[in-house]
Amino acid sequence: MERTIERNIIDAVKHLYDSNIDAADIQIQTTRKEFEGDVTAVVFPLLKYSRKAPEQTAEDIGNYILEVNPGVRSFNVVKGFLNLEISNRAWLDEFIKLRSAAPAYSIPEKGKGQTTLIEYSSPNTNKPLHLGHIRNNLLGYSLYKILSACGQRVYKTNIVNDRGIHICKSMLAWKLFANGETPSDSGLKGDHFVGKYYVKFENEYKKEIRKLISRGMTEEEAADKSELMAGARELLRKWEAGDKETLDLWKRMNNWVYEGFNKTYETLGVDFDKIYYESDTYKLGRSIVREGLEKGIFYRKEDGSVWVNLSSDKLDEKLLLRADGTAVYITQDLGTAVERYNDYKFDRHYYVVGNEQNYHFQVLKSILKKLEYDWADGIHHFSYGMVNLPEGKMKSREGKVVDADDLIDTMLHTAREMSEELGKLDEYSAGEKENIYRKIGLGALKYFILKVDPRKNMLFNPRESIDFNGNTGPFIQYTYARIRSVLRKAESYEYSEDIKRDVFELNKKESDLVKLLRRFGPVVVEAAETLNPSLIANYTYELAKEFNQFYHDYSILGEKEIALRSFRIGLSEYIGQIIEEAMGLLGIDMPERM
RNA sequence: GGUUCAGUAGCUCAGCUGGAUAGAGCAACGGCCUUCUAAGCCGUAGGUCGCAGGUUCGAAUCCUGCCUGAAUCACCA
Repeated sequence: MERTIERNIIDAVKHLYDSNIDAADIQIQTTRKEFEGDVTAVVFPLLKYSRKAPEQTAEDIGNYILEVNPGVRSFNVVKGFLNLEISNRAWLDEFIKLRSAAPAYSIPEKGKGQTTLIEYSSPNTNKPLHLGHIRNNLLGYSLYKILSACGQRVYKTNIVNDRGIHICKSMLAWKLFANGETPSDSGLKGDHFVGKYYVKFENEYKKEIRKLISRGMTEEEAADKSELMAGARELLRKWEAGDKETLDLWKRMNNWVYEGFNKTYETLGVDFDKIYYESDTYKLGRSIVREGLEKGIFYRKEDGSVWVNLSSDKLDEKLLLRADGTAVYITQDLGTAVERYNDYKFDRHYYVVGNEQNYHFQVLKSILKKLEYDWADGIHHFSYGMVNLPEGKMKSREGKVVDADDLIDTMLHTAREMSEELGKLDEYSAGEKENIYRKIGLGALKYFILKVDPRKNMLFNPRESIDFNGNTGPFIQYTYARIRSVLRKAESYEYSEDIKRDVFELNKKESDLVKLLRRFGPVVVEAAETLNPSLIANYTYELAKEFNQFYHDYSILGEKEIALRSFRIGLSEYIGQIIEEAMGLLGIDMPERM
């Protein structure tokens, strides 16, 4: 539609003012609700061609378009805005064109067929997943869905931080206090079980420190003299030396954790094609450091440590290898990046990691580019903001966290309670009902998280998160269920599949819906280009709300013949399809009824 | 202090490649179940778009400065 009007304007300027128009001067947008018309052309930029007043220019161009374009029924001018009213026929053609396209969204040219790697989740194995991980997981998974929809070959990876002092703390606490207890003895999920001992360590450690301080030591001295900390460090040393007993315990406890994580991942509906473990990768990267040294890109300091100077990229000097030759975080990441390139030959590699690590990823990319890996340009840090609580920041050490499993349980419970109270599902089997509660509870959680711009820090208010009214996942699901209900009803009527033969006056709301539908493709494209699922969420809400209003208008009027009108059935069907696909891009399932 | 990001209704958030009278939801108040699903719909009230300049026909949107907040600038990962 815009295309033809664009051409009309080019022609009009040529014809009326004898000028060739600059493409950037054509501005077309959908008309704001409070004005008459469907499509608006802004004529201010055209004044330099017409050399007339805005109103006169708009009038001239409007008359020209009316003459040449049969799809335009009428126009009006408000200041420099030319509002064009599109004919029913044209809207109908537009809709038929949309509906015949499959899938319902158009695919960005950019990136079709390329190989894309996404790293997300990245948990530590000493405690259960929390709200921050939920945001990470949902964003990562949605990214996967979106990029896949764009035709890219996407692989999901996870890197598990399964080694280091924090795991040793859990291990030590378990050895000292557990008496051989296992998760199944305790009835706890494996990750919570191991987390319990991590907390135990921290508490005992704090107690020990307090005791030492009360004996007159400073805090530093106390930390130095702590037997618990020494024990944890000793375990780490043994682990690195390959001590069998330590390794066995480490494996055993990690497996408990993985069991727990897998359950959470499964409920959330996320998964991975390949999982990397830091215990395998932590030694990687040294050969790269050697390579950099030989090329003279890195340098050695007197104490033997290796550094790189990134001041040309406005970054600092960065340590790559400690004086004792051990690797640091960035060294590992250099190694895994190279390994992953060798594994996948990716065109793009997204790291879904919180914005607290922005600096780290700048450094990573900068170093890889200095080493002249041409694929380094494909590396991209998908940086997202933190999740804060009304009381402030989440702090796992102070127990101020929202546990992922608890949160999911709360959502599922609330969904059940609400649904039972409404009693609309009474005739369904327990299994069917559970399935629906699950979809609603998880839909609420996922939508709540994904509707906010990933880049922004967000506030998580537990009370609001379980609200199922308004701009929420359940509202969209409700709309979808309603559409399905309409279609079920429509099946019992005979109606023509050929909506072209449907003669009618297009209702304002109907053309509004068609207008909205046309935006879905571009929204997906934009979401893919800006890596922003929240665009899809907010757009789908808008569409669902519009549909509810439309639907309601008919109810109020008592017009029950919707099922007899093939256009309305087609419209409902198509909107249902769009909602399902859009929500699918967020990893949210739609219930047939609720 | 350097860098990056953010500041829009009481609260949570949209809107940001410059366009018309800045939008939703929640919370508040008032209506609507004899309607194909009321998890809904309609209405009322609520704004100096952090502040100050600049750019221009036009600025929440772009530029500059300032204020406020967050993250980061580790031989932690």
